[in-house]
Amino acid sequence: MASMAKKTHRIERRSDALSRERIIAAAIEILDRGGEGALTVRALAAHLATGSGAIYWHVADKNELLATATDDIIARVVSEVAGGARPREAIRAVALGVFDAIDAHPWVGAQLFREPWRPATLEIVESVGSRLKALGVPEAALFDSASALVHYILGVAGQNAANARLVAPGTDRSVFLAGVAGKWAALDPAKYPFVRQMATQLRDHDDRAQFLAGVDLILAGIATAQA
Amino acid sequence: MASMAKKTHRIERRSDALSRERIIAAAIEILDRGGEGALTVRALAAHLATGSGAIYWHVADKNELLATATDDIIARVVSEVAGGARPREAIRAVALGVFDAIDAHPWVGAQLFREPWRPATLEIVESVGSRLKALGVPEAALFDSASALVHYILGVAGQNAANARLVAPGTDRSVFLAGVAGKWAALDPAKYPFVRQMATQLRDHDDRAQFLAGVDLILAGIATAQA
DNA sequence: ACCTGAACACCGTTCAAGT
DNA sequence: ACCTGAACACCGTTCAAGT
Repeated sequence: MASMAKKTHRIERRSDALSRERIIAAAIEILDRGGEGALTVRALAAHLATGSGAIYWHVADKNELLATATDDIIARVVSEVAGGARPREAIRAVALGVFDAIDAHPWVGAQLFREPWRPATLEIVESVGSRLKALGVPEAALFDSASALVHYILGVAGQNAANARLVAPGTDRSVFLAGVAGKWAALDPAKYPFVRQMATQLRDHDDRAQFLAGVDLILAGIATAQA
Repeated sequence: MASMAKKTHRIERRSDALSRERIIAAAIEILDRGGEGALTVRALAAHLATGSGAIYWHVADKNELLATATDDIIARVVSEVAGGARPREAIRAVALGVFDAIDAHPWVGAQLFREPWRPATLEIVESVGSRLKALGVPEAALFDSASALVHYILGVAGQNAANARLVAPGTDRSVFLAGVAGKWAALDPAKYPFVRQMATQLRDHDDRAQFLAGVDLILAGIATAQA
């Protein structure tokens, strides 16, 4: 290359130069450490040792930042599900993957409800839907079946995200659930007999196992429509 | 009354005096008209012809305002379900009631994920759970069954709430869904074959009927666990 | 091309001062 | 007891000015 003669070293970027990727990685770090409220453009700029305006050279706005960060995390989850897995197991794996991702990155839970044409949503719908098809769900029932399963997964994700917002970042889910159980147990038995009755189970239950039980319940319902 | 003698008219409050109830009613009006973004303390104060500080005399903060407004709307929905209805029909009626409430007040959808000890959540869990019990779901399966059903209902509510945020307030859901269908149809067939295939159905489908189909699917799954 | 950081137009909330 | 509205401590975003 002719230009090499001019100077011995290439005009290289600072190794810590800003980039879309670095900004998103930093955003994820801040979100994981401090929760949704901790991600401000100023905090992000400080973390990257730059001015707040610099962020806007690489990403359109804060919304895009959150959406892209979510896409990154969900893409990782979905791609990690073994391609060779049997359809039913693959669906369970995707569902659990999303569940665990929200446990690790609670702020993702709220983001999953944003624009349904973004990769995060598409990946989940595609991976669940294609497996339902492989499972032999008839064409006519596919859309409703996939919709039910995905909305259930999103519902749990949203609830866990919201719950995480109510405690200090990093707090175990079971601590929060025990607190809710206490409040449920103290309710008026005349007004909320069922909720009160569930309080004990809420305290002791494994909510991850319960989540999977819900997936199985919906899969069972889908199967009855086939028979 | 002795004090009546002092003055002919009682020292009565201005008929438009502030009250918790009036503030919440005004908040609901603003939220319905302009969406979540329109509710600011300043806008609320202006609407009530008062200072912003006056709001804080009656409610603790904006969060309480949104939570109470949500409780009001959900309580209305649940109480409107006929007490004499057969359990299965009652569950469907509650689910549809929540669905329609979010259609009328999209901002409610996001609020349903907040504190699970608030009336809004309790009313839904209680009304669904007690009906599942009446339906003969065994004790051991009750908690998982109610959890699955409620999380599905909340998932759809959250999605519809988020969708509504993406269009001008008052826009019909079908207009938005047609837009999503267009974006889904344009996806890479190699990457998203299933989603693409669903695009046509997304454009033409009745999402309210689909929501109910999901409820039925889960009820069918719950029934299989009983047999 | 990329970065800086002051400035702008907002927020929710507080609180001294009024009635 | 209830209300006022300026003030405070924040936001996200823009943009002239720098390199």
